[in-house]
Order: sequence, then C-alpha cells, then structure tokens
Amino acid sequence: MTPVRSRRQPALPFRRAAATRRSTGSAVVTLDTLHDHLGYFVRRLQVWIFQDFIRTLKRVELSPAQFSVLVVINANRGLSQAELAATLGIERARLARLLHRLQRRGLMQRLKSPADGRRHALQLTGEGRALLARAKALAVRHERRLSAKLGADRYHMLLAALHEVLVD
Amino acid sequence: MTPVRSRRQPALPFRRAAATRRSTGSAVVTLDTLHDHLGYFVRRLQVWIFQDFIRTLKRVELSPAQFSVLVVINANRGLSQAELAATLGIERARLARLLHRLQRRGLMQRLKSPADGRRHALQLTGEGRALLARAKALAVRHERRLSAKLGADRYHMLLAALHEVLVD
DNA sequence: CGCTTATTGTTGTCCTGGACAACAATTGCG
DNA sequence: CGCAATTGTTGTCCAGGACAACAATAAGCG
Repeated sequence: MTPVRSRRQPALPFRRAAATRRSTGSAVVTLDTLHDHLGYFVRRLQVWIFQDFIRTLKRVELSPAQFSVLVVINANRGLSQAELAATLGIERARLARLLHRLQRRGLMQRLKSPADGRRHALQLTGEGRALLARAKALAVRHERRLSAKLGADRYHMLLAALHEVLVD
Repeated sequence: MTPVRSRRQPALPFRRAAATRRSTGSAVVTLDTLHDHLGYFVRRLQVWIFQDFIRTLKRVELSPAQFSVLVVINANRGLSQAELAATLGIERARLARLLHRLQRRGLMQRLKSPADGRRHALQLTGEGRALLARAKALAVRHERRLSAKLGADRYHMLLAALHEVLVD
C-alpha cells in the first residue's frame, strides 16, 4: 500500500548515489527525492516522445494533437466537436481553433447536422484521408523508435499497463 | 515487433470495441489506431498526474517544475543554473525566469561564485527549506493517490521501468 | 601577454496550449 | 410557451517551449 519506497528498493538513500552523471565527466547532480516521483519520469518520457513524434511527422506537418484529432474523426465519421473534445481530453475552445486550422488546410469539413442545428458533423476530406494515411505510416516509424528506446519488452508492458488503466 | 497493425479502414475494427464509452450511454467513440500509440496514453497519464500534483500542492503554491527545481537545489547546494537546467531538461532561458520568481518569494538565493564570476551558486533560504519540507510531505500524498489510481503493482512496475530507461 | 572562442546568465520575441469566461444559436423539456 | 442546457465560438490570461541576441566572464592558444 505504501507507494513510495517499495520493498524492492532498499529503504532509501543508499543507492541514491545513482545520480545523473553529466557529460562533463566528474560533475554529479543528485535528483534526490525526484527518484520516487513517477510524474517526473512520465514527463521526461512524454517530452522525448513528443519531440520524436514531431520530428518524425515533420513531412506532413502534423502535431500529436492534430494527428489524434484526424485519427478519431476518420474512425468516427459525423462526430460532433463536443464528443471529440471529450474523447481526447481537449477543451472545446481549443478544439474549435484546432479544427479551424485543419479545415483551412483542406483536411476536414464541418457539415451542419441535419438533426441538431448546433452540432457540426465532422469528416475528413479526400485530401485529409490521404494525408492521414501518410501520417499513420510515419507514426508507425516513430512507435518503432520508441519501442527501440524502451526495449520491446518494456514497451509492451507499458502499453498494456496504461491501456488497462486509462481505457474505461 | 510491429507495434501498429496498419489496416485500411473497415471503419470499426473488431476488438476495437474497447472504445471510450461516453456518459451519455450509448454513444461510443473509437480511438482507432491511437490504441497502439504509447505516447497517447503517456500524455493522458501525465496530464492526470500534473493536475493532481498541482491540486495537492495548492497550499504551498508550487508547480511541478518549481518543486523539482527546489528539490534539486536543496540536494546539490552551490549548483549553477546551467547544471540545474541540464539536469532537469529545462532551458536556461526559462530557468532564469523561473528562479527569478522563486527568489522574489524568498525561497532561494543566487550567490556569486568566487571561483567563476559567471556562475551563480544556488541555494535555498531557510524559508525555502521549510516550504520544501511541507511540499515534500504533500507530494508524498500525491504519489499515494497516483499509486492508488494505477494499482500498487503497476505503479512500482512503471517506476522501475522508467527509472531503468531514463536514469543514465 | 593579447586574441579568439566558449560558457553563463539574461532578456526579448514568437508560438503553442491549458484554463476560464462570455456569448449567440439551437435544442430539450417542464 | 419559457427557461435551462448544449454546442460552437471568441476573447483573454498565463505557463512553457524554442530560438536569437547580448554582456560579462573564463579558457584556450599563438
């Protein structure tokens, strides 16, 4: 039940000598208690992932957020913005501006829902689907690089664990 | 090896019925290939962690970045800003402004390094150490909540895995 | 020693993103 | 009908990442 300080790790500050070794050689900086904060490492990993993702999808000029938006619209044609925002955990306000840019690029359309005058039925254009196909192929490459960084075993373990926790 | 099964678009994959169920009841939105992207889940987890961390440390008014800065300074007295920035993966420019605020709050000091006139030797003030102590106690509570959300087993697994990957 | 290069901290600027409020149009429902 | 809720939109504020420029200082090298 005690989250910090599992039984696997001997009490505490002994191995804490496991500090970050700088490239300068002898200089050593201790992370101290940050070692016991999962959020710190999750953030570091997330930064790495985003940087690699952006670099890999440079050719199609899609940010992680834009990519996820296109994927979900493509898989759920006619989706409303509120549903999309709730699904991806994006704010409605931000999604509106995000879609505006994608629409100006000719990647998707907002159709007025015949049943509900407030809703926009979202769908990709042909161009959007074509770009998304290219983007998905690049995203696979990114994912492979991530798997290589983590090690295939750890990669699958993490994916399974987070899937189990976050997919309701 | 292949992390993503690139499939065409049969719109609704079979087992992909593991879609997000909206509170509205019947409406189901598919994440499609996002299920195969670790970055998506890492980001969702990171958002959750930061929100809980900020809420938990509300009393001491410390952001995750500020907290990490104080922890590392406290554990490495006399550190320079460049070293601190490199350790935490923060940009020098951003760290300068960040420290400015912490200094105005009286939590830390920049002392001129006697050996090197360019460097600032960073150290916490008494007030800073006191606040950090309170913050650490709160951070432990946050960590417990995170462990509860993930499940203690998964929590320790994730921490060990990321530690192994990201601590060089 | 002098000259050039590197490092350190700082400031400015641009842009993305999260958070929140307000609003018009539309729908749902008592 | 009349009022509350929903949807999409816009405005604003602020944290944060990225990048350039700069002065002060140090280090390397002839």
